[in-house]
Amino acid sequence: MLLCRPNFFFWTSKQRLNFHLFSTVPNPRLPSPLSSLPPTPGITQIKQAHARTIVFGLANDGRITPHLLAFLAISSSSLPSDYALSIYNSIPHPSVFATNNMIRCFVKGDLPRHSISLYSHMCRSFEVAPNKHTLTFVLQACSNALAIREGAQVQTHVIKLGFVKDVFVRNALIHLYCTCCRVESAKQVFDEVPSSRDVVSWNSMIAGFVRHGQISDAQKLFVEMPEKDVISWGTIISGCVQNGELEKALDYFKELGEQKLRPNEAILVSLLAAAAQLGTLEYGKMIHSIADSLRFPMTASLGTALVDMYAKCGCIDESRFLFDRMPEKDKWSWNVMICGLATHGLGQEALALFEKFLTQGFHPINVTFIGVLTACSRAGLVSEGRHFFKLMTDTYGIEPEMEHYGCMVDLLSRAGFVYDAVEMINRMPAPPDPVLWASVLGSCQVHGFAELGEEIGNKLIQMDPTHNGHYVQLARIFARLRKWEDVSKVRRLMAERNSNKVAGWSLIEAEGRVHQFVAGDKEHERTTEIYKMLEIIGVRIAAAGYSANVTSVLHDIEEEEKENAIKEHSERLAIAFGLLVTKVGDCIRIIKNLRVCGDCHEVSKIISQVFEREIIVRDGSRFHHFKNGSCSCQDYW
DNA sequence: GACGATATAG
Repeated sequence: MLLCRPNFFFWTSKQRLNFHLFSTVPNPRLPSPLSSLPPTPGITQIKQAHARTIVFGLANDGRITPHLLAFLAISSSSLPSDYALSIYNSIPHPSVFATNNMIRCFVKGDLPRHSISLYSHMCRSFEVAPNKHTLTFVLQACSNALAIREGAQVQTHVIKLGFVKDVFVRNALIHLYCTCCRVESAKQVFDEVPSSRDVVSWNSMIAGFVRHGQISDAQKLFVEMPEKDVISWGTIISGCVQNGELEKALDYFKELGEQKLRPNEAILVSLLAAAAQLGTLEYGKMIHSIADSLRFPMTASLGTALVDMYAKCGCIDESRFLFDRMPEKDKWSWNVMICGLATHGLGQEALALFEKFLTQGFHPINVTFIGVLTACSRAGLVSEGRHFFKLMTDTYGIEPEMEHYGCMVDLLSRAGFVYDAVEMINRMPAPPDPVLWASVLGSCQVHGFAELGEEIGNKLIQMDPTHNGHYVQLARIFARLRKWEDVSKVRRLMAERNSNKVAGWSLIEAEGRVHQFVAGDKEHERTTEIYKMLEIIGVRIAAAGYSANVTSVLHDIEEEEKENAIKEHSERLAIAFGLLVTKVGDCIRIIKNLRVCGDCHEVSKIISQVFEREIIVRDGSRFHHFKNGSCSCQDYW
């Protein structure tokens, strides 16, 4: 039987692919243990083939087992390295081919240090000499392990063994230096032997520049490169997105379309991330329709990017609709959906989904608990929040990060457990972010813990003297205590230190464009109409019983704000513009960088009723859905 | 006998 398998051992996986294409029925006269494997088999298929080699008595055949390792290295499944190692160890005198593939298996199994050890063992034993493949794989391991010293040592081997002109090896070196923050060294490798450069060298170098924020160098190289492939386009587009050059990313995408090139999934995912970041729904929808029209399969990655985009653009229903219909979901799909529901204030739904996530056998990660704790915080579920925090650390062994503490401190202090929140901050292993204290300070102001607030306010001003908000909060607390001298002292300090507010902006999409407003903005082409609309709003909401939320207690400190800031806050301008471009029953979507102020929140509620519009606002930390005079956050934010 | 480069989620 064995004699009927001419040349089997020398088939490459590519040749085998052709074999499968041309003969739809496998030849029963060739019962090879590996012949039925597809080009990139899954782990189960490989194990079955392995079982067949054992059945055929070929388990120790030095010509078959290295191929098993090669299949494991390119397998479509994730890899248990100990299984590969047991096969490797069964080979009495491993060839360089076998060892190379074992090195690859360790890389794939996320054990790059093992790859490096095996390589150094190979060098020391002198049984077989490393070849160009060995060097490529071990350099890849060094990149994954961020092992720059070992990598540099391998570079000396590259010289010694005479592979300096091998383009694969050179590219592996470029990649290594780029991942280890040595862009200059990478550029040196890139420049040294221009004849040993191909499109991958250029792509790697561009990616290196992108990763280090040198986006203009990346763009320069992109323009210079002799030929571009779809990965070059993907690299530059995602690079622009990562560096906040979202318009530029869109320009490149247009150019790609003009050249009649088909984008790949990575490009669409990057662009969806850009839309999500900006909150530009129309733009996100456009990418979605491109994905549909090009018949991209709904993979977990693409689906997750869409779910995230819709959630971040305020369409939580659409986001959930897509999530429920995704044919394949991974842990990230669930995490994104849980966090999306939580930021939209749908705490109970988020927690229900978390339960489902667990019953599906997924293992929660740090991000999952950020969603879960945010959900508890938004829904005011204090005991549940405490329970999940404990579950995270005790059951799942996840070390709480600043964000987890942030959620807990927020949860406790909002609910009035201000001293518990302080205790939690004091128990933290790392120095707390000022944001945590600021959140407690806010609650002190709301819940009337004046002395504690005074203490925290002073502490915050010391920690972060340029932050305007701390002074304002502290002044409010003094005002509550009627310590007017202290109020003016704080205000003087604020002026002296020239502490500045982060410039607030609001944006709204309309007529195929993004319109951005800052407070008191007069730049927009429809400024006159907008300010007229503000007046109309003033009259109509007053008729509905609104009076400005500037209480007598605060009167002393917020005179200017009362006049300018409140009335002409960027979101008021955006809403006024939104009213101009929409009709009754429509939805106005606004994205803000800062949190909504109390007065704007109140006004938005009334506008939603008086003008019969739904207003969806994404602020610095959450979503507000204003409808029929009330908000989804139930005034709890 | 085989190698390399791009993406997202708080």
